[in-house]
Amino acid sequence: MSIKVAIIDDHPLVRGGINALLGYEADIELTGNYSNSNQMLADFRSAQPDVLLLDLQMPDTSGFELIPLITATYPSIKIIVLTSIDSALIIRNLLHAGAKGYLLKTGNQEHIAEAIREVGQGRIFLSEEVKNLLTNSLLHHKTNLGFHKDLSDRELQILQLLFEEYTSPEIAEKIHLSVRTVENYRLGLLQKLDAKNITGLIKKAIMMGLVK
Amino acid sequence: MSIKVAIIDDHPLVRGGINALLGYEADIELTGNYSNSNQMLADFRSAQPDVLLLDLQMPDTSGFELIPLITATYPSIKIIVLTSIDSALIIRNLLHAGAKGYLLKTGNQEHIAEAIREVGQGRIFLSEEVKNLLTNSLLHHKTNLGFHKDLSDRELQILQLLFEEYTSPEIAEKIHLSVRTVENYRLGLLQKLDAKNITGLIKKAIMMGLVK
DNA sequence: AATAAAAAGAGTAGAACTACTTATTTTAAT
DNA sequence: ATTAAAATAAGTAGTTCTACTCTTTTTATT
Repeated sequence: MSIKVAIIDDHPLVRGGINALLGYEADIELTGNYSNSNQMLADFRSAQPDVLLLDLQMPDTSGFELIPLITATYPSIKIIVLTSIDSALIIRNLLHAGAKGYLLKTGNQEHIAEAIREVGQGRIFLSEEVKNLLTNSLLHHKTNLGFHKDLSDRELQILQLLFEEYTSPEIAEKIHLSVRTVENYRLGLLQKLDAKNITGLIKKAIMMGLVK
Repeated sequence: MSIKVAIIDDHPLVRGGINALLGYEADIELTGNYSNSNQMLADFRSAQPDVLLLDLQMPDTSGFELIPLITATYPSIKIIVLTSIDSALIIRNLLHAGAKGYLLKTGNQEHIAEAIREVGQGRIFLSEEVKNLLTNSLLHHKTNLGFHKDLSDRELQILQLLFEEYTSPEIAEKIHLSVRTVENYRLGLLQKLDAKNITGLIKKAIMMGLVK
């Protein structure tokens, strides 16, 4: 009985590459190939894959939102995150959110099949690079509270507008709040995402796929 | 006589996807497969490809710097940019810098072979999506000076430090300049990259691969 | 019904950023 | 040798952001 694998990534080339890589594996069957989350969710009930290879950065939805959504509906599915984001913080958050594996697109791809088999059997799989990243981060930041709190809808909305280069007064006018309130949200975002200033906020928001 | 093609991209999956796609094309020969610019430059003299498929965002070098570098040494090589950046401004700058083709990773990949043949014969190839992007941007921004001036070393240095979340006073202290001078550079960067504020500056710097 | 979290708002104060203009010195290019 | 560009510095003025503390109202959750 072969393992059913689906992939979601907005780059056709990456999907093609995966296809080519897994074509030789007799015990792995590629049952789904999606470029966006709607497509995938519509097809999921019938396809029922065992393992999902998930890209984090996609135009419509971010993998961050997708993981809780998918695991809530299909608790038995195993998600392997396949992305180029190499932040220890983000990796930890994703594993916490329910991901069973993490592979870097920039790394060696020979272990994809191995990763699929491992998580298919209920284990966690991290590539060597990822393991190193995590251990290094543990060594360097002793007190690492880590896991970022979820952002509320309002916070996400304001983050998005900040990302679109609006100033606090502009945002206040746009969404009918007082400037002080917007500033408060802004400061809260700096704290929650552990950023020093707006620059750090934007960088993290991009990395975490919180903005479009 | 077949067209010799090389590809540089830091994602093995993308390289694999290209390989798979071009395997069926009898008149196209993949002669090089590089994950970073040093590797490529070392191999170029002997490999002598006709066409280079170039990813813009790579960890060590950015495609922006690479294009002038390559065309200066190998003027006959045709560069096709293959990336997910869909900014009209950036596309225009790259064509101006000497790129002969532009394809979006998020777009339909059926035309890669066609693009290679077209630029191989000295023509310019833009995918449909890219053409639409460019015409739309022409329609919307009437006075679009566009082409970004190159940044000086000092400007790049300060941009990098801004990206690393230093404030102007901190930068001034770090590189022994007056705060006012750093502020002047900062304002100049906003103008040159046509950004409204630091947020826009960071976004463009990332997109254009000006920071690490 | 009680507790917690989210949403909205505000005071004070200072730091940092943006805008526009001008000027000097050094370095590179025709 | 002349011109142009880059690097450096600064004035004035106004706007925006950051920091810390606090309050009220609404919405969920147990």
